[in-house]
Amino acid sequence: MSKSQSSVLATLEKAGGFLSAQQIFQSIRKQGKSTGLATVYRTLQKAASENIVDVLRKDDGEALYRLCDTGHHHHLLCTNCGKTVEIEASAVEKWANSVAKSNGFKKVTHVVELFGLCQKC
Amino acid sequence: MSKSQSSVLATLEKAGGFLSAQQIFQSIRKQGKSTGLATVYRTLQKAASENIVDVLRKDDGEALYRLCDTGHHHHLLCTNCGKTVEIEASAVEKWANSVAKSNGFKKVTHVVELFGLCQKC
DNA sequence: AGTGATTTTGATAATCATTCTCATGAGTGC
DNA sequence: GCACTCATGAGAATGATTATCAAAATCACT
Repeated sequence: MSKSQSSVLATLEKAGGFLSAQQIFQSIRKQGKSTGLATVYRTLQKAASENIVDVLRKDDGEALYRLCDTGHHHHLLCTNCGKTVEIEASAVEKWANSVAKSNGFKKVTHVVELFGLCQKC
Repeated sequence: MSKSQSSVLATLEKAGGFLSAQQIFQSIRKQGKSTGLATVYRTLQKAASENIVDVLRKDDGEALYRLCDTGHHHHLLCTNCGKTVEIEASAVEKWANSVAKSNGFKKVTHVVELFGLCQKC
C-alpha cells in the first residue's frame, strides 16, 4: 500500500462516517500532502471492490464512501436524522443470486436499502 | 399536462419498468415526436416531487425512473439493453420488516433492485 | 379571430462528478 | 548506479444533469 493510498483510507478513518471523493481529495490537500483526484478515485474503487469501504449515493448521484470492515452488507437509514445501521443479509445475497440465475442474468449486482424512522425520530 | 409531458409518462407506462431519462428521450424521438432533454428532465423532476414516479440510482449514479402506482414489486434490470423482469419477493418483504422492527425503526420502506446482463447482452 | 400575457419548449452551453491518458517520478532489485 | 515496473497526478475527455434563453405554443379576454 503506497503512501497516497493510505492517506485516502486514513482520511476516511479519521472522519468515521461518509465522505465524498471530492471531500477526501480536498482534505488531503489541506494537510499539505500532494495527491490527485485520479488517485483518490482509484484507491476508492479498489477499496470498494475489496469490501474495505462502503459506497452509497446521495440523492444527487454523488457517491459517498465509508470504511467498513465487516464485509458486504446493506443499510437501514433513518430518513430524518441520517442515522445508519449496517445490516447482515446473507439471505438476501443468496436470494439475489438465485433470482438472477433463474432469469439467465450474468454479472449481477444488487441494491438493497431500507429507509424509515429510528426510535428517536 | 402538456403533450410533451404526457409523452414522457406514456413512455414510462408502456415500459412498465425503470428507464433512464436518456432512454426516455431517445424513445420519444424514435416515435418521431419532437422533444428535448431539458423537457424530459423537467417532467421527471416534477413527477418525482409529486410522487408520480419512483427514482433510484444505478451503481454508476445514473437515475432511473418508474411510474409508481403499480403494485409493489422489484425488478431485475439489464444494464445494457434495459430489459426488465419483475420479481416476486415476498421473502424480501418479510425480511425487511423484521430487520426494521428489531432495530426499532418505524414506517419502513425499502429499495431492492437487481442489475446485470441478460442472456442476449 | 385578435392580442397581449404567460407558460412551455428545446437547442445549446455550462456544471459537476467521475474516468481516461500519458508523461513523470518513486520505488525495487541487480 | 541502472534498468524496470508500477503508482502518481495534471489535465483532457466523458456523460448525466441543470441552466439559459429566445422562439413557439397556450391561455384569457375581447
